[in-house]
Amino acid sequence: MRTKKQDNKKPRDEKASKRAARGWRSGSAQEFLGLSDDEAAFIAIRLHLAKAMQNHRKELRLTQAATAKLLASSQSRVAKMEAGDPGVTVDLLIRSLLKLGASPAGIGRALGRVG
Amino acid sequence: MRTKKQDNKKPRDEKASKRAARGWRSGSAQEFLGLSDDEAAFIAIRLHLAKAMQNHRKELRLTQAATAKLLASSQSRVAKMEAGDPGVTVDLLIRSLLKLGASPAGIGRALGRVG
DNA sequence: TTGGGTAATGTCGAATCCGACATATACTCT
DNA sequence: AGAGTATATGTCGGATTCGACATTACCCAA
Repeated sequence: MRTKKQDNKKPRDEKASKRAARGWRSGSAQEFLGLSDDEAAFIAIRLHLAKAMQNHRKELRLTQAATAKLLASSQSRVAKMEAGDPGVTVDLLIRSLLKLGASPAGIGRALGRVG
Repeated sequence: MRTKKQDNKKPRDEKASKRAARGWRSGSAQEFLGLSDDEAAFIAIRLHLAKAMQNHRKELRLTQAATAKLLASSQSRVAKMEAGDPGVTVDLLIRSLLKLGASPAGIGRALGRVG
């Protein structure tokens, strides 16, 4: 499944001569794992939200266990969330961030930093 | 029910008088359904991404069936995505938007409008 | 070194979600 | 009216994810 769109909306000086191998050095994880651009972007989103999750927790000065209690979850799951574990959905990350007091706009801002 | 946004006025400064019942008129869906603020915010996020999904598809001038093919999914699921069906995760919406060519930043901007 | 507090990793049953299919509704055209 | 196309709704089996528990790895003070 190749991406059938070379529709690069990049308003930068990207020329899109070939494809967007740009922004990824040769030998990147994306290339090595054979990820398409959108798959890579999704993983990046998960990682950014994971980091946001950790930052938020630390600002509140909570342990993972205490956080788990607030979220009605478990310490191990909180650890996996912060690690950006593949078995954790973006869904869960967003719900958790909201419960910790983050705003939708703040989450949106975090996504703006992806890429 | 066209849940537009009845939130017209931004409550600029929360006095935190107990909690924010602010921004929701009495008799709101949130109140009626007994949703907490974060649950309501999450639903709002799903609805916004659902709308973004539909806008994106229409800009590409695709039918739901054609879109389903691009997403390796089915027409019925695309319909549910655009309807913001509770059985559709934000996860799926984001993945689908990315496959349709949306950028993480663009998605983040959509979240910025939630609230 | 031991001990207590914190975080990471692995696994499992139960809950949830997804794609698929069937069907229903809606809106054109002729 | 009927045929054709597009979208909505309902359901189901299989896949994925969840919270929970157990275990392990760290860190730092006593």
